[in-house]
Amino acid sequence: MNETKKEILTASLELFSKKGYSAVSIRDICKIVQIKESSVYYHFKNKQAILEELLIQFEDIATGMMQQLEESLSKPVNPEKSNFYKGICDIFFEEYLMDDFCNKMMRLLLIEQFHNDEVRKLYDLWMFEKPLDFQSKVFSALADMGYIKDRDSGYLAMKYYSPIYCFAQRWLFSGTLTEECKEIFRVNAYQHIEKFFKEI
Amino acid sequence: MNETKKEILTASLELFSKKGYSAVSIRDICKIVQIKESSVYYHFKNKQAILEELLIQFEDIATGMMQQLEESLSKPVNPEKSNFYKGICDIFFEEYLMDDFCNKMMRLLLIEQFHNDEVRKLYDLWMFEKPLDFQSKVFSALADMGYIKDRDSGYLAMKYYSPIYCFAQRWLFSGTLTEECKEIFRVNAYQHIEKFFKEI
DNA sequence: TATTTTATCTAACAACTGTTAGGTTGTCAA
DNA sequence: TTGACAACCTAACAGTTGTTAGATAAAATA
Repeated sequence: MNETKKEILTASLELFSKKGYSAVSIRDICKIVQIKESSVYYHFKNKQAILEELLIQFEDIATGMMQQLEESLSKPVNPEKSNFYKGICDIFFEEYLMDDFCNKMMRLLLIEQFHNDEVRKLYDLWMFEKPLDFQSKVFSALADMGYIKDRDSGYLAMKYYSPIYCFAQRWLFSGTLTEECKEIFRVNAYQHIEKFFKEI
Repeated sequence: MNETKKEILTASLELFSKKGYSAVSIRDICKIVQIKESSVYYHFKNKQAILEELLIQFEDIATGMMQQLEESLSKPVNPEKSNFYKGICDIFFEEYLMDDFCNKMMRLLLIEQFHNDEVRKLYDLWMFEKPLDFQSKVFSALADMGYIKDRDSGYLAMKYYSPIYCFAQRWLFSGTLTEECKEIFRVNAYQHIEKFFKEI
């Protein structure tokens, strides 16, 4: 992809995720990329097309992350209960919730879901459905291995995931994603996970 | 308060909570209220002042709801574990999360928090801090009464509240708040609460 | 009755919006 | 050398934006 096109996408995401799609003008984007407004229309059909390209990119990355998770689930390195899970957490946290691009995209989806039905579906899919589905599989696998007794994996997934979602909302999706915010999230999330795995 | 002023606020909230503050024009609001643009400026200093009045109204109502909760905590009607809690849930669910005004306001706060620091603080206060603080008090009270053993009320509050927050996000804050959405939320939330109180 | 106040209006402003037509370069294959 | 194409530009368009000045009419007050 063209270098300028990449820069337009990066600048757009930066602004969209902070101000929301409609509050950002083509000229705002151009000020960052240092090109004239008309040049944007060489790379994109219109403003909406920038957003759509970002959505496609996000879906690609998110799909890849999910595949990565599925793979690491099928071949567990350390079969100890919580360590088995450590690797999975790291992928989901570091390469998804705290990844710069994904994080901004999720913030963008969160803002735009209210007046864009396609975006709402994407947000629900990648923030609730997919993670919960995957967690269910994890707990089913753990039950099969005999590590846990409770076999209601859907309920377990909900109990496990919802605090993480809340922590993400509080520390990762509001404001700028600083190292400090990330650390607060990690501390809270891993504390929760440790307690959770002791209890089940 | 003036009837027209009320209508402006109602129409503004309706639009703001769906499209976001910046995507709504004064003329959009006027189309609903059926007045001319200039008339808005008789009631409000500027567009921002409409948002600020909404924020103040929300804080008043939310504060009132919290007081109501505190009161119902200090005089429990039915001392049975989960029934004791039933009344508190009803207030929080029906008069806060699912109340028409509050629900729209929370959606508005959720959208606007990313580029407005005052709004971010409000959202965090009324969606995380206050509810979690209150839940902590509830579990402390239950522990004092001898109904539960676990005395880490902060941790309990998090475990209790985070699924409810997730359900609210999924079913109450996205799209229009229909009776169907409310019912899905209620089913999920009460199911969670019942299981939760059996476990502790 | 005369005067002030309240609530609305018409009409316009300057700035900003997404978008387009058409011109200007530099690069590369024929 | 010529022509094609990519990547940018200038300049403008028609519409929308928040906001204001000043007029109008009804109601309240003196």
